[in-house]
Amino acid sequence: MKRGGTNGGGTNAMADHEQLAGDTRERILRATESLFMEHGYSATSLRAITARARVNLAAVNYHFGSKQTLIREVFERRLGPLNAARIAQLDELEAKAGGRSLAIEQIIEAIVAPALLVGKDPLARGAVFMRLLGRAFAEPAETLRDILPGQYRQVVIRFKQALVRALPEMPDQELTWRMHFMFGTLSYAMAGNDALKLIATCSLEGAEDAEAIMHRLIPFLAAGLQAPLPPSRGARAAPGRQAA
Amino acid sequence: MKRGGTNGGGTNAMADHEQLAGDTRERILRATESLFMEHGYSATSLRAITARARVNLAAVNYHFGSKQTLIREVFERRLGPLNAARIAQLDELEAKAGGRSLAIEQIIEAIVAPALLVGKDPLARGAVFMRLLGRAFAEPAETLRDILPGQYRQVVIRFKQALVRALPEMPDQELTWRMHFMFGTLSYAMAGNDALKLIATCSLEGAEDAEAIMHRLIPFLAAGLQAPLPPSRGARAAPGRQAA
DNA sequence: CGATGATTCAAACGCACGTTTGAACTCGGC
DNA sequence: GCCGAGTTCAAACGTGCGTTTGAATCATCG
Repeated sequence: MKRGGTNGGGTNAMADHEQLAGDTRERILRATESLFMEHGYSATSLRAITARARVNLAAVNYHFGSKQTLIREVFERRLGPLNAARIAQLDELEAKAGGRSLAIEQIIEAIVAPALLVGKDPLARGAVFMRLLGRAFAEPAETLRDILPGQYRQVVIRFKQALVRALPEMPDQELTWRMHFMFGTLSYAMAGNDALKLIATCSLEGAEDAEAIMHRLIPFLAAGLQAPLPPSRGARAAPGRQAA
Repeated sequence: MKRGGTNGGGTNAMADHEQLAGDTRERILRATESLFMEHGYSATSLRAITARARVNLAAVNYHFGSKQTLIREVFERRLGPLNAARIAQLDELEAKAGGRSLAIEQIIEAIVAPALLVGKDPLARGAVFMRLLGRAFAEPAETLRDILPGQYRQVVIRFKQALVRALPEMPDQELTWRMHFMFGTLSYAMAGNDALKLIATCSLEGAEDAEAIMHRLIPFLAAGLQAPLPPSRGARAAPGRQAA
């Protein structure tokens, strides 16, 4: 009996008759990705998921234990490899560069390109996940608040290091803000047409081509990160810390 | 009897005994804003709203007809004036400039500053709404898809005009994409600490000071909009203008 | 005061939700 | 040929949802 089982995520010790079991699990995960993308987290029911996956309603609780655990696995199985690839690409770039600092464009590409790879994999339905991920940051649901920070902590730290080295003149606070802005743009761009249609007055050609979007995104972000500093706002009249 | 009434939104013809009635309506609207911000659209129930507003459960359906109409009013009453103010500020800038084209920074400020004004009004609880609005673009709920495009169409058209004039060299497609990126950054920045905390490794000081954020945002966005063009992607081996 | 219309209220409606249950299948190994 | 673990299934559980209802309350005015 499996019944429940907040089994931690790994479950590598699967018997060789995993074909059917794995099939059900996988179908549930894919249906969940699709439906989360279409309707968001809170608005997607287990009944909708199991209907799309053509699986019994109880299968979710049997294989994942709860809806919450299912959600966690949906994000972790994609986000883990994606963020690992980002860090790997940055490591490789820095190794090649020796001691020299990287170009801003290279650093940004190390964030964007791995997402692009995942998004292009038709087998993994990565494009669906990328659009879902863009939405996830705006979801205030508690479940996601547990998952995302843990998945992103290392990536943020690592890229901040690289950017500090590439932009030695930039005050730390300013750089942190600009990284925040950058992730916002990325998140929005990944959410794709859906958010886009909300304000678009005319359809954008090439909206499907993730690679084209990346090559439009990189110069935009690189210029933003390197923008001239704003007039210092700390010096109002007294050296107050930052208060309004 | 009022009972139901998709009364269109205006309802200016309110008798002088509006004190209590208006109080209930207003309390519901404010509670809805707060709860949407905290938990998102789908996860906020009428029971939670009426509990926070300290109002009877049936009051929502009495005053607004349905949850859907309530949501629509929450957005329209704030978004209408906000976007009108944005267009007005842009009109004024262009009138002052005579025939000369505006600076990118001025155009961006005409988008951001009115949001700031709304956000600073403590009476209107504008800050709550601004954060909610940042989230709204990522909500795939059908209700919002009906509301937001209508509210933003004019603003997008108007600012595109101004940006085309300020950046005559920029291809139309490229400019449209960059506007898309810009709205993404804005949306994310407005959502504020909530989205920020998801990836932040350390707390950002000054996160509460919307004006400080604006003055960090404008140079970032202005530089992004004016970034060098990416290598043209139609021609692969052609003499791309800006290659890595 | 008593009539009138607007508003509030407690209670209930039917429905969809996440989860649980226990029986029915599947299938390799004894 | 059946045992038992793994998996699927139909049905039900209790809960909370948006909405409706009809009576109670309130303010206004003839």
